[in-house]
Amino acid sequence: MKKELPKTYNPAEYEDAIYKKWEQSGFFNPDNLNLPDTAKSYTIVLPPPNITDKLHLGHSAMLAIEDLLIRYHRMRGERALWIPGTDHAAIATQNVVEKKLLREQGKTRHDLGREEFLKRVWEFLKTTQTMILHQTRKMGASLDWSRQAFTLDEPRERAVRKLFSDMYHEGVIYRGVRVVNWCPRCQSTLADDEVEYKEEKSKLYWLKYGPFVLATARPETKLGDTAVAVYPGDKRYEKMVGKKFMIPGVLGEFEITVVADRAVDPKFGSGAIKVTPAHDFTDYEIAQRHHLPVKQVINEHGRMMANTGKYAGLTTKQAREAILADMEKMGLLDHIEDGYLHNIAVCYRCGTQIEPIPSKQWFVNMDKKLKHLGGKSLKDKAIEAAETGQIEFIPARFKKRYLDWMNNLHDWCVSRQIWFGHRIPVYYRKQEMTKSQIPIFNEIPNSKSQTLNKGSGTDEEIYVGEEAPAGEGWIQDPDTLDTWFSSGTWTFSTLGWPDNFVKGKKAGDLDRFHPTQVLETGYEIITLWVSRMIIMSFFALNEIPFEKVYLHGMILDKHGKKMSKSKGNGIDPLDMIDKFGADAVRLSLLMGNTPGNDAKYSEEKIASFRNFNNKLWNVARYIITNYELRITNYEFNAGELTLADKWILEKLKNLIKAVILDLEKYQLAQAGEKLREFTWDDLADWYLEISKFEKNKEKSQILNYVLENLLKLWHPFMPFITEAIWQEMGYDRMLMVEKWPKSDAIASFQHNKEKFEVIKQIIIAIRNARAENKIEPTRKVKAVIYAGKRKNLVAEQAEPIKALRTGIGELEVKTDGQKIAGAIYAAVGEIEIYLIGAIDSEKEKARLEKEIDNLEKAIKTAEGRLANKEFAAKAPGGVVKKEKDKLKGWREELKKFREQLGNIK
RNA sequence: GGACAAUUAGCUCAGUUGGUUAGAGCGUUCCGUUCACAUCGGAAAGGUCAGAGGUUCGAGUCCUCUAUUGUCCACCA
Repeated sequence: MKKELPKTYNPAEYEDAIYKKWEQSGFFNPDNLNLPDTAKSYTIVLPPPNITDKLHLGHSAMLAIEDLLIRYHRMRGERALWIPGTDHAAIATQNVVEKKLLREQGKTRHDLGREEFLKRVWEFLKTTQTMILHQTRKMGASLDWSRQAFTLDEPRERAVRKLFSDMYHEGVIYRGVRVVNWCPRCQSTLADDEVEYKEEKSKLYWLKYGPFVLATARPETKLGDTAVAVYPGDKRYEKMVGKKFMIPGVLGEFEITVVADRAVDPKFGSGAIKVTPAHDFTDYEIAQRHHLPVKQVINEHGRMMANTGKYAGLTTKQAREAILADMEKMGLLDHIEDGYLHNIAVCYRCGTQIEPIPSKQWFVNMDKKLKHLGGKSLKDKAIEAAETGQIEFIPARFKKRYLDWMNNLHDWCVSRQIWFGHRIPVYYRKQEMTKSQIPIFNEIPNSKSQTLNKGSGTDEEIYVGEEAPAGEGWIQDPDTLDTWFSSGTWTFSTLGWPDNFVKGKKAGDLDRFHPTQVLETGYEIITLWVSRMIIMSFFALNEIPFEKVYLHGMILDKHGKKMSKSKGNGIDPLDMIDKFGADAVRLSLLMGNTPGNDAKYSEEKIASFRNFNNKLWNVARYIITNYELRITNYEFNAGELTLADKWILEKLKNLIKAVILDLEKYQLAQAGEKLREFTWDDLADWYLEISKFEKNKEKSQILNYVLENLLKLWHPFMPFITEAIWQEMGYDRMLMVEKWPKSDAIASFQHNKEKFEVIKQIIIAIRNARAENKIEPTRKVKAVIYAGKRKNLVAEQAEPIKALRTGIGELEVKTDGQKIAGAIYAAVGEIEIYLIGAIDSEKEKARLEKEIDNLEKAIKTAEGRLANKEFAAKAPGGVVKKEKDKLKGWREELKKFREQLGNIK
């Protein structure tokens, strides 16, 4: 069957139809692959993109990499499952919608109320979600849409409620009082990861503080001071440690205790610091260690509280000024230092300065020893998993980052004072919930963790469970959960946990697909997400969530800057797909990109892969339009094969082996590089050119065979164009579910491969000599080759040598003979080549001199190496022999070049 | 302050247990459209592998230090 194809590949003509065909086939779902029970599973859960915005090129890279892995494993006959989904991204989404609301209607979320506001959020996320799913399909991602999930849909809500409840009842989740990062604008606590630091120059105030003089940047917190801390053994203060002092202040005298604590830097300031446990993290820790009272003076709106007398109601900034003025009057201010450089903590969303304040929050205890984990804590298990290599990081260096973080892990605050997210499954009775849920503490009794019914003097009942409790008067906790709490369940909640987990036994999808094989994600998310999935999976299933963590780098713009909307340097994947096709976009993201390293990106890069796509298209076009297709049973008669046939088959055999090896090692770009080289250099530039004049009855078979295998090997990288060509070849079945090539299926022609390389070298040498001598391409030249022991080979291959752009008219091949004066000379090892009657003496002289120069340099290096006695004595025999052979060959070549140069002079 | 990376051709990057004259793409220069493809073909130029030491018969590759750039973590009262 022969047919016509356009000269250039037009992606738009094929992509949507092909994706539809794939999707309708049902093969994205491994249950439809008709695999034997013994088939291995290969599962990836897609890191769910935030529904705050449409996808950018970073997401495209993620999709390209994961789809490559999934398609490869699917073709290898594995139960390949890739689960799609999106992430509700609690705070981020709420913020986006709030900002939009404020901009468009001038309203805050409080104006609308919780229910109405959440309605708006859901409306918003429907549109972005639709966009994201569309973009994902356009990339060609072979995700199993029948298992699509959302981190805030009903099944995930059940999983989250169950997990929270189980954790609570096992004592892993507790309600505690903590100084938390509080954003007065967002009215929410922030996780440590959500806090950013900004350098700022401010004033440092030196206060007269009873018997001390000490420095502070925040004098207003003095109202909450309960201690002074010094470094243990500091001679200046040794005698005061353990004593109590009355300190004069703007509201009269107050009592402090002097404690010794190693958190103090004796070299900073006066070596003594005031301790404000309620409004500073270090101070809170000091207070814990020394059982100091905690006195809150700043509330959740960043204003001074009722217990601050005349300052009550002022913002911290106003209070600072008022207090400073009063201190000045009272003579309590020693002096002020200007230009003090320090970091201030700000909210990552809105940039507002963080106020550390004490608050009741829900925490996950990382150190609690658990019976079902064999007496180990979640932290123990998470550390062990990486240390023993149960979970492997690619690249390996990220293991260290993960472990550093894990080892320093403190309890995880999971409650958030926002509306959008998983509502905490905790119910209270007989307590009036304050609007803000931030209790006002004057004196907080000191206990590391406390449950509400005993801790702070309230008398409420508390209920934690998957469903709301029966009975009257229960009110659900108004807070929601940290978004990572739900995304932490991603590997198992998407596989049917908890329904598929009965009496400690996995069933259904959970049994078949968990643990997953690889988590592919960005390195910036290791601590936020990867670590939490590991923790959650151990708690829920006592097993790892994935075997490997493959970390990709960031996609930067061509100047090396992070792409962002505000900078306007972002590239929209859909625009690029429209312009160059999805395959070109995928390839440009896969190639020249190694795990863990950032990659600069430019449109020119995509264009070059679009060009490559077209090259592949034309290779196929040539074969399809010139040869018989639809060969069902390949049988090569070795006796009929030419040298070039054997060469390309051997190349293909090696290629299959190498690509598999690279892919197994997750060296995706390297596999792609080898494929590109084979396609463009070996197949298009050499074999196809030869096939134009070398006609034997095996050609049609071999060309088809090579093309088919090549399409299979390329398919995971460029699914659309390969499937399109496959269709054009006339196959009804889909390439997507074809069997992956086996190198064993091809007989070895190693010996012939080397022979062909010699012919290639001869051709290249002739082309070079012609170009350097400026011989017009159309001019035919006579060539004489003294081929030594290669005489028969060269004589047999006269046709390729003449036809492949060497411009050889007449070719004479001998074993050896006289030097030919006045001819252009070239050499390949011992083989001498003369081009007669076209010499440009000057140019030829320059060319020979250059060759001689190169050879002399190489010979010098090799001689030096061999002259070293240690080298001969210590290097492996093979290396020494190789070196000697090389040297010998170069010397022979050099000799001939020199003689030839002499002939010209 | 701590950690981790990067530094290889004009640009973007490969280079897997140390072993040919260190590679590719883009760009550049010269030549070429009867050719499947000008989104193409042929040829070429271009690198003291950031710097300094060290280990080794042998270092782009291993070790130490330095410089520059980037990222992450911690944190300053």
